[in-house]
Amino acid sequence: MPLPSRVSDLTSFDLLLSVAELGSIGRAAKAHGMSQPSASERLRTLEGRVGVALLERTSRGARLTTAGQLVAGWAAPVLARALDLDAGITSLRADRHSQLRIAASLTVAEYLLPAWLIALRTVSPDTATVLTAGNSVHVAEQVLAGRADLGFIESTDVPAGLTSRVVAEDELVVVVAPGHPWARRRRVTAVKAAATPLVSRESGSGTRQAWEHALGTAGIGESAEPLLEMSSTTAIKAAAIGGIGPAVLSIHAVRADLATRTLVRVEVSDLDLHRALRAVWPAGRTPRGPASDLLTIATRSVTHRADRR
Amino acid sequence: MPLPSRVSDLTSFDLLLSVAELGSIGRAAKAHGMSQPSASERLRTLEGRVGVALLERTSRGARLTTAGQLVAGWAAPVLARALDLDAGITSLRADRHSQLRIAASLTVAEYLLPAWLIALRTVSPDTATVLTAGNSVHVAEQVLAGRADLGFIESTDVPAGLTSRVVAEDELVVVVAPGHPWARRRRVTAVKAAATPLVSRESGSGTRQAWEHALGTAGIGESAEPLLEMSSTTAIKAAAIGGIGPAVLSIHAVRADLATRTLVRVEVSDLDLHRALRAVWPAGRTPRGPASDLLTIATRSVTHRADRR
DNA sequence: TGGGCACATAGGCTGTCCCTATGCCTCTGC
DNA sequence: GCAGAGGCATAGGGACAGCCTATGTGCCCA
Repeated sequence: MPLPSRVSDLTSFDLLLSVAELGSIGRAAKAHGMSQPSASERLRTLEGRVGVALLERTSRGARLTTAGQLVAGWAAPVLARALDLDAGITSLRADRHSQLRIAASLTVAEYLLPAWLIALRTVSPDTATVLTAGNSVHVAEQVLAGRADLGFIESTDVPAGLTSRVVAEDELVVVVAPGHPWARRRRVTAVKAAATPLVSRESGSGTRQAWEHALGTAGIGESAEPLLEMSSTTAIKAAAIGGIGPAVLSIHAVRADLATRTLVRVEVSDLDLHRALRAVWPAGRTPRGPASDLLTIATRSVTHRADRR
Repeated sequence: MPLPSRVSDLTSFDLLLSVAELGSIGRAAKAHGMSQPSASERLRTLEGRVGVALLERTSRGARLTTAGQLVAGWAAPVLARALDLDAGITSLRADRHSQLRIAASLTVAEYLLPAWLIALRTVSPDTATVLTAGNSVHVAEQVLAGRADLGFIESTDVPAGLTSRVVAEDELVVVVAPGHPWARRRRVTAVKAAATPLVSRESGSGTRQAWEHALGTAGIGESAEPLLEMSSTTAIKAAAIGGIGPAVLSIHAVRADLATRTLVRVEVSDLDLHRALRAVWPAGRTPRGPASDLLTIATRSVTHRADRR
């Protein structure tokens, strides 16, 4: 399912938002470092692609039409996610000496870090960060060896020599398409869930291990072979949405789909699928500078969630 | 704040996700209707922009590296929002005869319709839709005149001649930046909120009217002049995040910001800021065909939310 | 050891995008 | 009433990115 080409170039939409904010095409052009005619033409071709007028041009500037407001409203989340993506990419680049080295588990790196990094950038804009992702053991190694200033892990037991603080919570959830039989009751027993073939990550992944560990803790030694093993979260979601079968994923991965009811959550009785996500650093070496800032930002999220529940 | 060019072209990221799903560059290329060398080069330049290897190339296909999984994970939400945007744009095009004509208030059109339209497309892929956005009076007119098959409004009183059903709920919320004094208490009185200059939409907008109406109902006749009037939701959020002052917006507009604590919600005592969002159609003319499908999809969301609270 | 599969490289072309220069319109101030 | 400034549109030309076909290279397997 390739992306429609109409929306594949974000620059024009970004320009549209700038026009909305600044009130004129010329000022928007300047804000984007391009000439006014270029911006004018881009917006014109954008209108051509959309098929309706987005701007009301006057001799004193330009305003959005109603359609323009809608398009701008739809484009804003795309650009916001794109900023997250950019923040993540920036942190992956290892080509410059960084002031802040982060090691994180995949769940934290994928779902929480981009927003933290953007927040960090507003606090200390000049901090360059480098992110290394791996499982909890790998993260602990990096931090203990001094190759990372701050680590984020998702295991319940903190490795020796590290001090930790809970910054967020993860939870595995079972989800099905709205038309699936389980979607009606919204609850299954742990035994039944274990006996049902699920769509899941490949064996050895953190998610898969956590699922099997939770079943083991509940006294269920054996579980059914997966219905389908896929290596990307997106592919698993697509399979579940397509009705292939129930899937098990991190709640962070399906939050948006639950909100729009693209997927439905199914509670699993008698099964504890929660995991604390912790920041870790060498014992006795309290984080300072940017690492301290990031820790503060990350900690904000947990106090927030605690308040709201 | 222009978008970094690194992330402005979504095609390459879409291609990366296809590689993750299909397991080879060649198959991903075919899925996107391009030649294998083109895809190969695109991915290579993408890796260059990111700065690290994203793919592990073997003679039997290609797999994502750890960094590749991260980038794919960050890119997926961008593409999902882009699909929403595309669905919205498609519904704005009036160039083909449509089977389903929708009239909707700005709030519904901006925050709820894209997801509904995507869901509708999976139910009946051949349904073409045309969307007209306007205020509640305008929507009612369209539906009554037979120029729209289904309408969505946000007023409490249903215009004569129309049957309605509640499909979702809107709520105005006051938000501030995390550093703002109000962020600590998370609660202000209605009198104090009314007396404080806020960042808001321009006079005459639905949001502004609803805010003033709620104050009036609470017996507060007069409110302070706005601190700043802006014409786009995004601009208002940017102002609030920047610490200019408290802003009042639809909860749908700030949901993501509340989740990441970019903004903090402040409850306003003794003020009812809820509004039901209703679907409307001509009395006695029960929606059929695609209109009925859309109504079903829209109604799903309200039962869902009711369950979760 | 050859064939098939998958990715990489080479060369050439097309199209897009951007820039500078200029024109037209409107509003404003004298 | 007129001149100037601000804002958008148009014209023309040049640079670069992206795509395609054809071909090369490495690996696996029969």
